[in-house]
Amino acid sequence: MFEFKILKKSKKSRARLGVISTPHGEIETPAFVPVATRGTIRTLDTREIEDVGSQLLICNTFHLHVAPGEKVVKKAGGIHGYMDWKRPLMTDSGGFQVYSLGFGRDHGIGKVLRDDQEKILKEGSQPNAVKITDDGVYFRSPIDGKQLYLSPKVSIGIQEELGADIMFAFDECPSPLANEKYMLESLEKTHRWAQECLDAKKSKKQALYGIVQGGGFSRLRIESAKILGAMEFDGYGFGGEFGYDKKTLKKVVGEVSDALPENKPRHVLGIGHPEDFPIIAESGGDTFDCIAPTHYARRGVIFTSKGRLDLRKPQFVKEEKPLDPNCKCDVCKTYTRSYISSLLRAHELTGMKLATFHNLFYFNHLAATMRKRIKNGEL
RNA sequence: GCGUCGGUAGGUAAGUGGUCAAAACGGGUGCGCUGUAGACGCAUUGCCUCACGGCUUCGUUGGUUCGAAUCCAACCCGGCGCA
Repeated sequence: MFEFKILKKSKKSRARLGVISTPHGEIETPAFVPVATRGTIRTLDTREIEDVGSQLLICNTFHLHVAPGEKVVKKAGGIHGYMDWKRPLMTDSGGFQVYSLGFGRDHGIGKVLRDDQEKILKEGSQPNAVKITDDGVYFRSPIDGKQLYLSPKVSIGIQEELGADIMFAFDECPSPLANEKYMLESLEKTHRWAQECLDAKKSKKQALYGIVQGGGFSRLRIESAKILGAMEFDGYGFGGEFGYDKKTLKKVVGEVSDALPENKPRHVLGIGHPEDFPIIAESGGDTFDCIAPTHYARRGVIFTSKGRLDLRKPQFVKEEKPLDPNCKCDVCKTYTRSYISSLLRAHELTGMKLATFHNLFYFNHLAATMRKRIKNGEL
């Protein structure tokens, strides 16, 4: 039902060309995974998500649980039926929301910090809006403030109703500000929860990935990878922060890859700006998701072969050329920078949609290019 | 023409004798964003100054008052009603 085949291993790096087989088809790796939190890529319909070349999407257990609820989704035939998506799907476990709605919100930060910041978060501290216990996590609904609870067992139960091809273990995504002692305690919990997820899993059609944590503490990362690598997971996610520069990202993903079983697919969670693609592939990542293309598109930023462009800037209203002259997407074939920039400046939804379409096409195309480079022995 | 309501920043608009000139929204500009709390957040937005600070301004012109965006008069402009 679930299988990972390595077609070629690079002689130059840890990069590998592979195919993941799932009940909903195959994924050629390395692959970029667009983020469809609530069962949609914002502004695109399902056909358009296919048209930009997406092989696999990642949806979110926490957010789908909040609305419309897993019962509704299950009744529609799982997320596949719910959104009429025929290709493979992943569901994130809700572990990231432990951070993003907790310490991330308290400190007004994301999981990537620019500078090497002081580790101010001490063992035993709790975020304001989220309560982390030994057994699970209490959240407040972003909609009505109602109390919600996720644990390894609850998350797996929901994920089985959502029916994605690949599930993730419920973990605690630690803050990049966590000190070593906090990280140790957090890891102990994440590892225990990993086994509970395996024990709770009933579905035979769905694969389950464990999530390696450890933040910027190299030793802890490697240890986490070894502990989880010894468990019966179908693949592995790399979670949390990966340091504050690209060199550290490369080092961390590389050493975690080395510590994991070679024949299992590896998913780098939430990393994937264009410049990260080769870094992830070279250090052994097979799939990776990132909100950047969709998130930035709605703010008017597009990614091109010449770098990022902020289309809200007045200068682009005058430019009659495509977003990226080297891009083969329908948006670049049809519309000008001037048009899309004007729409974005007027807050027209179509502007956000066209930018989203292009960005995703660009990201998927970039991943395809990387596969070609591995095939040709260039990466 | 008569009546009536109004005119405050590039827009909408709060302020109705001193504590006041500009709240709020929207717009502009700049910056940020990596398992989506996010079509979002932060800064800035009369003029001069790197800054400290200084200067100007409530349709116009007068008047009342110790003091006027605020009260009065005339005029200009606009909405509405009636002819």
